[in-house]
Amino acid sequence: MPELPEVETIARGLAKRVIGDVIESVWLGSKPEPLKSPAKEIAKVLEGSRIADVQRVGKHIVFDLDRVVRTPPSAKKKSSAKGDHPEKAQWVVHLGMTGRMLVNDPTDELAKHTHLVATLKSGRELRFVDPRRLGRLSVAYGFEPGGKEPLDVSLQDFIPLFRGRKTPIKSALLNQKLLRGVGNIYADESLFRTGVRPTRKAASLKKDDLARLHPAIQEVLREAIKLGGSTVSDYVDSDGEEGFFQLQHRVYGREGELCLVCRTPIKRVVIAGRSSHYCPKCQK
DNA sequence: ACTATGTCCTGCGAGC
DNA sequence: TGCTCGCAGGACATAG
Repeated sequence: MPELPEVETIARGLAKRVIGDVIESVWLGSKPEPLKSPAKEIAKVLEGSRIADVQRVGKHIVFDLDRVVRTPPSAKKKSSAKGDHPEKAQWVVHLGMTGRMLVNDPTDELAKHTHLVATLKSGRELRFVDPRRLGRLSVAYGFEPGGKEPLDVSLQDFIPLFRGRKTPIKSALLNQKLLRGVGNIYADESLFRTGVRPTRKAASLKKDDLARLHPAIQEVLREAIKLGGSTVSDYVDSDGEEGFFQLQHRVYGREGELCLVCRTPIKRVVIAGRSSHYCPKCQK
């Protein structure tokens, strides 16, 4: 579901409401799929931790946690024991297609497919809900997923990402090891604004194509963030609010409808198993 | 090292 | 009304 603008919107909303709060207890559901780290470790690291920051990294939500690791009294006299010491840890959340991270009042009804509830000192709850269970929860100590941040990458660093790649440019844009955060909607929208067909081999794009693609991606992502992301079927932010960028989509989800520039019907093809939309006249 | 394909899940709407 | 089918914002494992 969520791509960079949606995750950014969620992370900003969460930051406003939970920074400084302390996770008092964690409830984990019985379904193991959403857990990338062992359940015991997630519960252990989260419980008692203070949320120092919430940030988006690619499509991940990263909670920076400050926690005090307590050494059991029995171990204190041993020479190897360090005693109580602060530790930096991160709670990393990937929402997959249908994941939601919500701030709730404890009296709010528990949604179906709730896999985690973190009770906060303030009395509120952080809830992770994910019907398809393609999302993932983990803890890390220095999270670094690789790939370049699309909003930060310079043109100089952007151009070589596609050198020698025979895969369609659409697939390359979805490859999180190259750029982290671009997904199906924003790949299609960026390529439309660039005038490049999604089926073109990545390596076939000339320097001037890439010099247009680079700002097009950033423009689309920035505009989408401004509008709170795209709600196609069920995306909502941490307050349960929908986004509005879907009203600005020029090709995504518009198969058979007329191109807003040239009135040619928008085409849909499947690339790497994903629906891809383009204008056959505007995109070469 | 790169690339194409299948798989993980549930829910929804279209079509019959 | 009820059924089946295809499709969905993502990422990985696997095989070539």
